[in-house]
Amino acid sequence: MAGRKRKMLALAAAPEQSESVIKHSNLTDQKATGPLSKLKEHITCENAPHLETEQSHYFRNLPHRLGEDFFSQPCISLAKAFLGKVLVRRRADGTELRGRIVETEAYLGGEDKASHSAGGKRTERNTAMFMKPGTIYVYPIYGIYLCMNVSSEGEGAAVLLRSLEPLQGQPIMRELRAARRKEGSSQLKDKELCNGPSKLCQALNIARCFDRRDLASDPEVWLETEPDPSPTKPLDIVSAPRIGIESHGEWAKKPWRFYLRGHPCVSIVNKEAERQSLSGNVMNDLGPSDVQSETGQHNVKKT
DNA sequence: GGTGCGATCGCCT
DNA sequence: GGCGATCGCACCG
Repeated sequence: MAGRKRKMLALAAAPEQSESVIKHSNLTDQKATGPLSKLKEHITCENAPHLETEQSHYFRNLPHRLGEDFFSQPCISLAKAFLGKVLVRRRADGTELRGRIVETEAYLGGEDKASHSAGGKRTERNTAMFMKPGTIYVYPIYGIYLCMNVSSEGEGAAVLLRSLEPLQGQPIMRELRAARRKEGSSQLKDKELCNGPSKLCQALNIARCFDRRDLASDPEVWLETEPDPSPTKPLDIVSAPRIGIESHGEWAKKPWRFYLRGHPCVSIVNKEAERQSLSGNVMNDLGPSDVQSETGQHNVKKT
């Protein structure tokens, strides 16, 4: 459909951005001339010099910020531990965007063929996966989107953040997201702002330049526990096969996607997985080999 | 509501 | 030169 094609192009080219994304980025190659390169001209990364002077301020006022200890755990364990935690993005103007993590995926590296670091393969792109736990790994996908991961314990292991529940700054998130959508599109509902790995990067203005930064110490992005978590209600976690890796055979079947059951912001609900991991039983839902991989870090036993 | 499809370009072989 | 951890839109029921 030619008309439709034109619309798709227009969408991808949508340049009247927000201040979103990408200066200081590896994406800033000069020869690029497509829609994305046009997009890049309008966007900047916010790691401005003034942040250094304000840094101590952040730490004084962040009693709930999670530090290095939290990230130093095996990949699957960390992927589940992320659920319910709050990702915070502080913008250059001081406004803060907050979202509760409701969906993650574990990529163990090593024998995990679906991981960018499969076989211990280390490249310029995936270097962050091999850095200390808590290091952010941002990579571009399909030419036009970004995904955000956080490295965990284990060589080359990282957790992909897939969905957030917007808690603070929804109007700004909506603005950032709208920048890439067709003019005149219906307004996004709150639950649609961050319900996908690239959507959350857009909504929180996570740019490529966040790659290799430390979630435990960075002044512009960090993780918090909820100030007032409900102590009586344990999280009901569903484990399901990961999304979009069908070509990786048996590795595609590993139930290493984790999400909060019934949460409206989850990107894709897997009813079969929900039937299998009945309520209250989900924390032990890993098969024997997976449990081993959890204790033996990324040393996954083949089934 | 669900499904099918094509955009786009960095990365890797 | 081929592929991809996605997305938004059009279409259908």
